[in-house]
Amino acid sequence: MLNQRKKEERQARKERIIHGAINIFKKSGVDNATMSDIAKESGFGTATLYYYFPSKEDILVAMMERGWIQLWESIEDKIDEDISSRKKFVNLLNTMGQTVKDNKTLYEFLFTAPNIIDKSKQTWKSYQESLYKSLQEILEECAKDENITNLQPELLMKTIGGIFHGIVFLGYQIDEAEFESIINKFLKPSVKK
Amino acid sequence: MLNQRKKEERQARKERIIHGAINIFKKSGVDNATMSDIAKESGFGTATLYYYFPSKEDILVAMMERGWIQLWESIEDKIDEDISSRKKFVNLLNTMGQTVKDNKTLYEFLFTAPNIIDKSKQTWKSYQESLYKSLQEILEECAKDENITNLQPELLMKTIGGIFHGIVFLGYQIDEAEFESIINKFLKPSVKK
DNA sequence: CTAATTTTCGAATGATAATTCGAAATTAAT
DNA sequence: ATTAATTTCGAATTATCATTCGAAAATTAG
Repeated sequence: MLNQRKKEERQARKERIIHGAINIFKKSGVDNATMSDIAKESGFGTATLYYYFPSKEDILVAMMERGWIQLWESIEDKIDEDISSRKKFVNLLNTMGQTVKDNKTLYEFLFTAPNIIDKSKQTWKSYQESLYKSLQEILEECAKDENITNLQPELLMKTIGGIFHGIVFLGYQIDEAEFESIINKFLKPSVKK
Repeated sequence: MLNQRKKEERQARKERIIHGAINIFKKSGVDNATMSDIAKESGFGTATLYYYFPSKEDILVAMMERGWIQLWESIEDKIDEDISSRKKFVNLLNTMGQTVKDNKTLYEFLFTAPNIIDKSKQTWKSYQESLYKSLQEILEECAKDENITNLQPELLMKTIGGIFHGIVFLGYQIDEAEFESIINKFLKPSVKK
């Protein structure tokens, strides 16, 4: 009992539920989504959801994790590409921006969830941190490469974080050129005057 | 009946309720705030709230309006000050940043409410728009004054909007110097090279 | 095939909280 | 002081879910 196939099927059903939850949130907004909506959308009876998740909150948590993993995976490969760190940085931002834009509802959660979910359940924090760290590293590499003296990494990261919020909450449209433009403002080499 | 004093008292009681609502939201978070909490906090019986507001949602709406008005009023005077438009712009941002930071809970609503409240009730939109327009104007004046050719007003406004989101949702600390620093990146005069 | 196990679900249950009721208290008007 | 209008509120009343129950399908194992 509980062989590999079984495990996988179970996992797949969980995925299906999470997916349904996202759809429902998209349709009815977060506050009005009920378990029975989610159940119907994902093709199960209401009670069945509780066979796979202990509570509604746990579905949310699973959703978060999924989102951060997805964001991480969308850039994972590109982190080790062999191009200038500046190009890489812009490229990563743009990729992430795309991912976020394509899943606004999902990321609306990711960006506000910390406020509504119990701290002890925030298991996705680790993904979030390693993502952040990677970006910081590339940024610093970039500063070194280009001999930047007056870079303010925190400020740039704040700016970027804000932009991402804007994409999700305010519907900002940002393309690669604009990302690049922002980076340029911060990273213009300061060698020759 | 319904003389001026009466009207004012009634209005004052409404204010008191809104104020109580804000406090409760701050304390218990948005989701857990109940009408009876709000009633107790503002010193009325639960049923009395319904004498002043038709529904819970209407309290929220009143709160929004209050927030936008407050934001507008916090900068209103400074808009016509006789200083360089660049200084003015930074000054306005900083003032607004302060206001927002001091009322995070309130502005957390203002910035996300569009998603949860019925469109037809979004009466505060006009304040929002005139605020935005004022900022844009000052920005353009600034560009003219300083002979900026490559200003991207939308991008800057997006950046700023994002930063404000960051202040509220991510707890960013931004001081006047940092606002200035951001503006400088966008507004460095481009005359002599 | 029969028994064990896993999975499913409609129908309770229980909790919470928005809203309404009906009457009382307060205040204003004559 | 009596009547009329305004304001207040605790106690119902509803409505809405999240969660649990108990039993039934469906699947797997022997």
